[in-house]
Amino acid sequence: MTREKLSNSELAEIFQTIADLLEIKGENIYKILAYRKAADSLDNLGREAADIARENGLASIPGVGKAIAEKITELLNTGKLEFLEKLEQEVPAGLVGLLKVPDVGPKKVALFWKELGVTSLSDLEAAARQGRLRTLPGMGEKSEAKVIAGIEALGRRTDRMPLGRAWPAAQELLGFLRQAPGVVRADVAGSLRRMRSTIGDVDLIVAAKDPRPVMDAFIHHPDVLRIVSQGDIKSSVEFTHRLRAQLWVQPPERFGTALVYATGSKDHNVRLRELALTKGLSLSDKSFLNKDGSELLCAEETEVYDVLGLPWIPPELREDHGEVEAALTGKLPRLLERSDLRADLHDHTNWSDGVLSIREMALAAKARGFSILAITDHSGGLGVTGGPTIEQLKDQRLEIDAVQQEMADSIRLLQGTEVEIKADGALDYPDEVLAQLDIVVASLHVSLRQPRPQITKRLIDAIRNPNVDIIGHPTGRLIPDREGADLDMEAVLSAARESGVALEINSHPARLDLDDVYARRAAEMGIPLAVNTDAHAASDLDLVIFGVATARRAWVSPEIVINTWDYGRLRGWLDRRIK
DNA sequence: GCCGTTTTCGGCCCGACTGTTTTCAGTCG
Repeated sequence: MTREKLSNSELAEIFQTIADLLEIKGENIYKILAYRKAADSLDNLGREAADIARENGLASIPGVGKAIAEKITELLNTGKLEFLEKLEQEVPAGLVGLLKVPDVGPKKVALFWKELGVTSLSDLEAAARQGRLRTLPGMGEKSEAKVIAGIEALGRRTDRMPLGRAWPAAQELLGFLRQAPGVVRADVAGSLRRMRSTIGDVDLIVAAKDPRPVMDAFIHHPDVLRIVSQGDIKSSVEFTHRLRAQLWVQPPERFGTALVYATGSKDHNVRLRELALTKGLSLSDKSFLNKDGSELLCAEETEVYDVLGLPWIPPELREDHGEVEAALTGKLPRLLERSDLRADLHDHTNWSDGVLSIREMALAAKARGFSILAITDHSGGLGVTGGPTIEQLKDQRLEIDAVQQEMADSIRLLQGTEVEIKADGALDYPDEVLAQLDIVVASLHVSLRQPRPQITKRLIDAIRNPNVDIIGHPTGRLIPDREGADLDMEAVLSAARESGVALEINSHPARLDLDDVYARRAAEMGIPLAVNTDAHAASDLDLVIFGVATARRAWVSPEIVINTWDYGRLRGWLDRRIK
């Protein structure tokens, strides 16, 4: 029997569990951090660890040394890890779940376990409700109440919220805060500013001489459900609709260091502080501190990086995924920007499940600065969307021609399709029909749970079809509900490189597919990328900022994004196909 | 446990907030 090798995310999860267990056990914190760093590296590799292991390259993964490489090898070969099994005999695995309770960390978990025999969430809740926690050293009635509140919060807490929901909520809050007395400026920070696909808490930061009236306004916002913590310069609240937000306030002359600090990531900040130390400085959210105790204030982020001898690093890169090294050696990429995009190459109209006519879509795209628009309605076979039949494609072409004539040179329209890759691997229109279209996006929507070899072959067959230009939302993931298909991504990427087919970064915040990790890998391999909105309505075109953000997180430069090309170059690329 | 054009051993960031404490530990980011 052949066993499927563990995936990177499964390996990462195992190492996070090891770190959790070691933390409860009270191990050396740096050993724990080493396991977490290795887990993060695995999650952001873009290649299967199994493939790297075959090349004996595990130790080249950042944060993976001899000991962890051996553990990865053992896990890949046997599916088990003796080290973890021994650890679980010392520390009950159920304790890991307790760490999810807010305000409960490894020290308290160890305390509850050793003193009260608590090994599960229900044990903990029972002990708290029976008033047994308050008897423990360092615990009191308030701490006990906090544990109960934390368990309740866990029950109603959703997972991290999608970027597309956090972003508009944050914009509203910023507008609110800018009305508060004495606010000089207000910005988003944290994972939202880094544009991660999902957001935990919304982090906000304000510059104001006197923090008190701002904090006051924040915690008295009409939608605040409860105040999680409240201080002079930092407060945290839970809003209705399960949104949680955190606010920092610093005087304007310290805004630069504060914004860097609040933006993170934590790992990026650690790298910056290490760098500061080599220059005899200590970096905090307030300032740089010289050894003689004198302060160096930074009102702008650029000043912070300048002191460290670095160019300003875009927030999307601040994950400690090589950006500090790149900045040190002058190798930061020129990242894609919204203004680089001329084309949107994946759009729907009322010819399938979109709400606007071709003319209305063209006007909406033009109004947003696009000069090229591809009409790519679903192929007729994807039942629910009511796309055009082969016959109707001819009528659609006539309508596109008419709109093109009306709008003249202000926008170039392409007739395309989002052709369904059917469950059996065939495309939903015959090749001779596809060959007559200007552009072909091929996508998976059905039978996404096929076994890896089958669905991988299905996608690769589409990639190798000479009529296909772009693979739309390649994995089919939906945030937060659905994992992507179980694809052999290395094989998919290799096929795309061979065929010169572009892979999409779908901008819809429920997709962001390719994600930042695979988009980075694809870009490294020189595969063309397409940043598209997949718009079904005018306002969907505005979602392009999330696709651009994902590309930026993937270190993508404009040259490799086909949407940045002028019409002549794009047309030439599309015509490279044998028709 | 990882890592090294200052190191193969000895480092590995920093502070706010809370609650339980009379000076600090735990949690969080």
